[in-house]
Amino acid sequence: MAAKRSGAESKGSGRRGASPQSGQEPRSEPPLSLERIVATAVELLDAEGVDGLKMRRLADRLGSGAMSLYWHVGNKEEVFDLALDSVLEYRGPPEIVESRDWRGDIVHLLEDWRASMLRHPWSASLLPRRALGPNILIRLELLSKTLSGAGVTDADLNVAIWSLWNYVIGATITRANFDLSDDDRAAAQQRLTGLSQHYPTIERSRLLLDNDWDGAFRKGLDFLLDGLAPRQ
Amino acid sequence: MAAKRSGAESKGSGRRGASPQSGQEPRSEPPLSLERIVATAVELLDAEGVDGLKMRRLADRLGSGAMSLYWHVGNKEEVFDLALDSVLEYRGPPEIVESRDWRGDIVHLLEDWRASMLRHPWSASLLPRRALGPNILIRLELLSKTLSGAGVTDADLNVAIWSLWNYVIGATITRANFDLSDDDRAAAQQRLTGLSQHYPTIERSRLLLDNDWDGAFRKGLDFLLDGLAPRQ
DNA sequence: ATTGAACTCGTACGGCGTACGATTAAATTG
DNA sequence: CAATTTAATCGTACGCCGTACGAGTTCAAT
Repeated sequence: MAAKRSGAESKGSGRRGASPQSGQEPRSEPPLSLERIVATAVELLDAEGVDGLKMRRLADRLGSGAMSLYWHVGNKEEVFDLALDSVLEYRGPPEIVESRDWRGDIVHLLEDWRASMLRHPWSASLLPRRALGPNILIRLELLSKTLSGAGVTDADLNVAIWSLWNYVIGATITRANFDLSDDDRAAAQQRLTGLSQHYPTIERSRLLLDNDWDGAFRKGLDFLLDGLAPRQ
Repeated sequence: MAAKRSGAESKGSGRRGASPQSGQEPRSEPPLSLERIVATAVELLDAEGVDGLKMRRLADRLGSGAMSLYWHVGNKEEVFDLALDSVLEYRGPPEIVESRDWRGDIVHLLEDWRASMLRHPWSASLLPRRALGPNILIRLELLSKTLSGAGVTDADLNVAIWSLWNYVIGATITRANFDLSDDDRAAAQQRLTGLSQHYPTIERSRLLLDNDWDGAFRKGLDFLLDGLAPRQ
């Protein structure tokens, strides 16, 4: 029964490297490892999108056979889970000082979260349908604590967190996908203009042409925070 | 629509049993049509989820061969587009009266939108990555007009619309996916409780156990609307 | 009776995830 | 040292998938 190595990662198992002497190997790829697989999967996802991640292609990039991956990984879904989690890792602020400016802290946390996902546009769509990994839980915990410390009552806390979650997820998924299809944007606007008598208001406000995603995210977030914790 | 024509010459060797619909055949499927294909695709999606929609299975349900679908439809993606659009159709309020209560109107519009998508849990995830169809544009136009009439300035209009869009999309995608995996929820909570020293705040607020999705949606929406158009 | 457009569908192809077992390299044991 | 056990790799094969291709069928208009 080959017990596949699971989650626990042991560092420092560094045998194997002791044989570069045998010069016949034209190319000695480093050995397969979970870390290498996940890192390469992220690269491949970044380059080719969700549909571009195939086990064979991943193996190609790793210089291995396709089936070798299954020693380290249960199945393809697990590759997605691991890649997603690795991308959401939070390198928090180096100094955890008690900030006076809780709003600024929250805005920073959420903008960083969004930026992390936009750096890997496949990640946002994946996040809501997979179980919550540790890295995203860390972010939620920090968010929770900050809100709580800012005076949001326990009764409102969950609503506040989910509202911010919804906002960030919705904004990032939308942005990531619109980003990928500029032509579609243009086509949609074309269609819209042609039918301006049907949609006069959104045509007037040029809703689909507004390119200031970052600014809109920030402004909308400010509105939401105003509602969640009005400054008295 | 799409006229597909490929040169078909008759060679004339007509043998192949089982042809006529004359009396003896009990099966009398109605002929294929776009509407029937789309309606059946929605049924299949509702029953089996996004991954359950296969061209062969769809054809089975329609009592046709798989390739027959391609006369009416360009490819599988188009089936998704059509199914999505059909599900988002807006049966607006029968009377378009000028309501005094613009907030109530907006809440109703958004709750109806969310409900429509939750009735077909595959739809929310699909919406952001496909081009905007007419039905969703109608909803956006109505939303736009109502907000504008409520006093939201043109400068804030796009931000307001996208904020509400983000909120609804994020909330519905999250709800739809969490809904599908109750076991995962329990498992996540289990894991969370086990690690409560790492996530004390979200553990205390029982974030993942809060089941009042509808209430949370409504409350968060109220907060957001408070921020967007504060009642003075 | 003939035609041609509208429609249906059987077959085939390449690509996918992955089960299975053979194979090899490394570590451990005697 | 040899023998054996374990960790890791990978070739082959299977069953599905979307769909290209082109032949077959129906039917209204001639």
